[in-house]
Amino acid sequence: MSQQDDLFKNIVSHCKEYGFIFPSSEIYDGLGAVYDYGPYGIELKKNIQDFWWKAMVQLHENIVGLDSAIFMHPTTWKASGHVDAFNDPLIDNKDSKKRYRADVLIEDVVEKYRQKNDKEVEKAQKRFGDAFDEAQFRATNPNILRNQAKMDEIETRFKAALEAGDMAEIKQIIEDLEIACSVSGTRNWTEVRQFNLMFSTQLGSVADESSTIYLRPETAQGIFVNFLNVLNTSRQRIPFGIAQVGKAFRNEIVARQFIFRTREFEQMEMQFFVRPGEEMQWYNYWKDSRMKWHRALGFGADKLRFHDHLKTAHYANAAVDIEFDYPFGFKEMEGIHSRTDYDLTQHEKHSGKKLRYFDPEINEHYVPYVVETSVGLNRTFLAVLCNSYKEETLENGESRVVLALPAFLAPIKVGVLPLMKKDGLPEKAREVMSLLKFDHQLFYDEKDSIGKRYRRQDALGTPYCITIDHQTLEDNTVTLRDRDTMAQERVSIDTLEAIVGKKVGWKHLL
RNA sequence: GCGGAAGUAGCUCAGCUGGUAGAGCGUCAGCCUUCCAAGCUGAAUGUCGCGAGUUCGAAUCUCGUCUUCCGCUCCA
Repeated sequence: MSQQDDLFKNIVSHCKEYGFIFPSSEIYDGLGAVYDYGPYGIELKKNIQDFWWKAMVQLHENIVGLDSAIFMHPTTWKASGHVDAFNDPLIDNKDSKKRYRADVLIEDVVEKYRQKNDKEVEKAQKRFGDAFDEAQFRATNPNILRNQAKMDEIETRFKAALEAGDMAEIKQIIEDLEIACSVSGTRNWTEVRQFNLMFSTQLGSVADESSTIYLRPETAQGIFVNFLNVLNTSRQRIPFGIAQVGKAFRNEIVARQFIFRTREFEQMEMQFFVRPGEEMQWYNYWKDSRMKWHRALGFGADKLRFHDHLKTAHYANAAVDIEFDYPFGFKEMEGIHSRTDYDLTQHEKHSGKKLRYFDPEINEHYVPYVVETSVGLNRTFLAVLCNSYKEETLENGESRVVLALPAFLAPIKVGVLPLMKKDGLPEKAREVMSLLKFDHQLFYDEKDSIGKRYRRQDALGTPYCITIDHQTLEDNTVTLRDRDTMAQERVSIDTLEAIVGKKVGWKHLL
């Protein structure tokens, strides 16, 4: 574990030292869990984003793009459920110092009653055998009815308290239910405090005329509210998808682990609209398709896994995560959800607009079902970094730090290096630059020994270096050095465009 | 929010019982050099996280505060 910690520390240091990621506002001591992307970080992030966009939009005739605003009408978040669900009432046990979600504590009690009832049903089933009618049993058994009444009472009371925002009442419920902390075993609780995970701000500059609006906590809703606009203008027919990359904001209680969990983050989302009843087939399709995409980023099979959600969110009927094996363990990188017609139906209710599709094949109107793929750009960035950062020991005993990035993701594609900065070699190198610079991000370097320059490019993840030497002046050939094998081949300058273009392309990956 | 650890150059860190701020690597300039962090010369870079206190004198002692990391808590 400590070795993993060290590795992760080194990756974080490497990010800062080589211009990938800086702590935000660092001259003012930084801002907690906010990061800026430096010269090479932005290139890498952009390349990951482009690769996603191409894989989704460019390679699918039936997926179109969108860039919706971060600010949205406040009712959006009522409709989506975020105003309710993103408000967590928290409570601390004073003895164990453990913090709990008050709603989870209360729901655990409800769950216990539910389990009791299930046991009753099980027992009865054994007793009655095939003749057993579960529905009838549940409707008549006095034990079950008593428990059910208890559950209903708790839930009704809790719901009312939540809606009224009555934190004192929620604490009272916890006390009345005699809930104890599982660690200390005591019932010595603090007051219940409300945490809103959405950032709010004012729209309108005059305070009393302004209204509270939220920074979007997910990009998905921008897609749903534009469903009709896109449908009416893109000539798409179901099944089709809308893709979007953008920032989202969540006021996490704890933001940790470098760029893994931050309060401001970037999502790459695609909402795929399908005929009701066909959602599971598409859910499975996207599960496979998205896993292939992650594999194309160079992640080995052992680094990725699916993690099924046992308990799905309020909007979904199936959910799975694609997890990556970060130095701090397997963690979610992407979520794939079957969101049913929840979102569109909610927006219908709140907006009064019909969000339907007329399906000419079956001659029916319906609210489409939605399969969502939502991947964290920053999390993917971190995974790519963790996967490619290597501290190698070479045959001669020296060590080198190399970012073994897939070539198509590398911030710099080619380092152009004159062997020496005299004899016309720099001039010749500039010629090579002008040949390649329209297609690729290049880096010119003539300082220090050639070995040192190679190592500098290794640390940035540059997959290829072109070295111009004296022979170049004679026969117009250069050496092309491979980052991973450190092997060199001599090629003609005339063939460079084709060779490099092929090596850093992504055509063969998907 | 709780507990633990840490904040000194771009990075990694040293700096004793208080006495003018250091190393390695990196960066920059020059010399040398015909392919994997070579060598030589020179240079830049620090309110020692911040603020108070003790003291003739604080990177060092005391208190406060901020930030980061680890664990807990939370996580659509």
